[in-house]
Amino acid sequence: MGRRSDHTRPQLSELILREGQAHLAQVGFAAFSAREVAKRVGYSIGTLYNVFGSYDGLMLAINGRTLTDWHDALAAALQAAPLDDPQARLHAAIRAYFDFATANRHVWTALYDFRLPPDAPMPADYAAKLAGLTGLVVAEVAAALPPARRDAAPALARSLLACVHGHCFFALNGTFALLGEDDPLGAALARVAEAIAAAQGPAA
Amino acid sequence: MGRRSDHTRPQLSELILREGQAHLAQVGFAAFSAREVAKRVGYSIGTLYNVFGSYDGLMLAINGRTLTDWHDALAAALQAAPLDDPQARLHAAIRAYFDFATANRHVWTALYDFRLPPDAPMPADYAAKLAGLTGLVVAEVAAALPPARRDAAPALARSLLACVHGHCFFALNGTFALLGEDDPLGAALARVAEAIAAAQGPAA
DNA sequence: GTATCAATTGAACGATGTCTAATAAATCAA
DNA sequence: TTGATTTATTAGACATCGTTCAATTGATAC
Repeated sequence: MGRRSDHTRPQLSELILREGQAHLAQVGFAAFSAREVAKRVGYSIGTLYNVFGSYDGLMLAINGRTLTDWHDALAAALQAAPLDDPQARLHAAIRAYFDFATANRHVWTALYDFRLPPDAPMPADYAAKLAGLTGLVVAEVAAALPPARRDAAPALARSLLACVHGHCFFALNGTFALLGEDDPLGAALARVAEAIAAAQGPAA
Repeated sequence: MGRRSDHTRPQLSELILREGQAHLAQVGFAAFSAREVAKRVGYSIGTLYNVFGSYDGLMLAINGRTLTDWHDALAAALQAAPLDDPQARLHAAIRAYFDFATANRHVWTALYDFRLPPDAPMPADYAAKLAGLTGLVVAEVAAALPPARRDAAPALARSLLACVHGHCFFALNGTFALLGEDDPLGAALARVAEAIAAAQGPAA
């Protein structure tokens, strides 16, 4: 065949990305296959390689799209949160974090299941998306700190991100269920509240 | 061939487990292959299936062994910690947590990269090992709490475990490096210290 | 209308997990 | 000791995977 006019290159890329993410959402990372994505979009496997270069390239692009979706979900939740209550905004962000991961378990999990080969450098645009996502949290953490301690926000935000990630990860992979924990989100919120409270008062 | 007397069944199981874990440590979960393990032990792939039933069975057994190794490392670190300083013991445990993960990145990462099919139940002995590992931490958290709050230890321990896991995970997968964090262990210790401190005083 | 070019294809390759019939070795019977 | 039975082990077949590439097809330019 060779349908050069069915889709432009950007259209084709978008189509593959959409179907790829949908396939990932359905079967999960372990069962994900580039060939299956090719079937879904009705192009041959070779065309997938023309557009994304490799399996890793495709997975990276799908994960990049997931990062964008996640960022948008967080931003939307923050837009709906009260401007004058930093604590409430932070909690809203964490709730949105959990909500996105829960509602999109497979694509969210794939963000961490997939790793490119040890030598391969992370594409700049992917790193930028990750930084952007982090930036949202840094801003909210900074707003929750007294002005004199705002410079500690980036480090604290990174740490709280890791803490929340751990809770979310254990919630989704069944560790918490196994250990009898039935309110992972509540636990994460409690830890974050303690850390923010600790950063209000003491050290110079 | 058919070397029925080269190894007894337990010996063969131990041999496969040892070489399997070594292979996993060398190539990582993504490149791990049961066939390669068969080559390493000098038996055919079929024999591997006789002993462990499936790829999943083999991975589960290897991860079980890793859990045991990890538990032993934590227990050893706790044995070397001062008996009368709960805070120091907790910090020693967290340090041991990081040390094990760092020194055994591939096998530690495989604990979370591998997941059995959604319907398959977790084997009881695997769940027991996980619970045992958690139990170590629960005991130390309990010791760090005032007697009146000891009943909160299990829930707090689960949460702190998740928090530490998140920091360790981000440290090993490069997220922290990307975000400019150069002391993941320090951050984890700080969060745990804050949580323990918060549990000393306030609520009834 | 023909030649050039680029996109698309599908067959081929090696490797993987999984299964099964054939084979070898060990055990037991006579 | 010999023969029959059981059991461990093997090698091959199968479907699928990521990857590559020569051939083909459609569009474009002359």
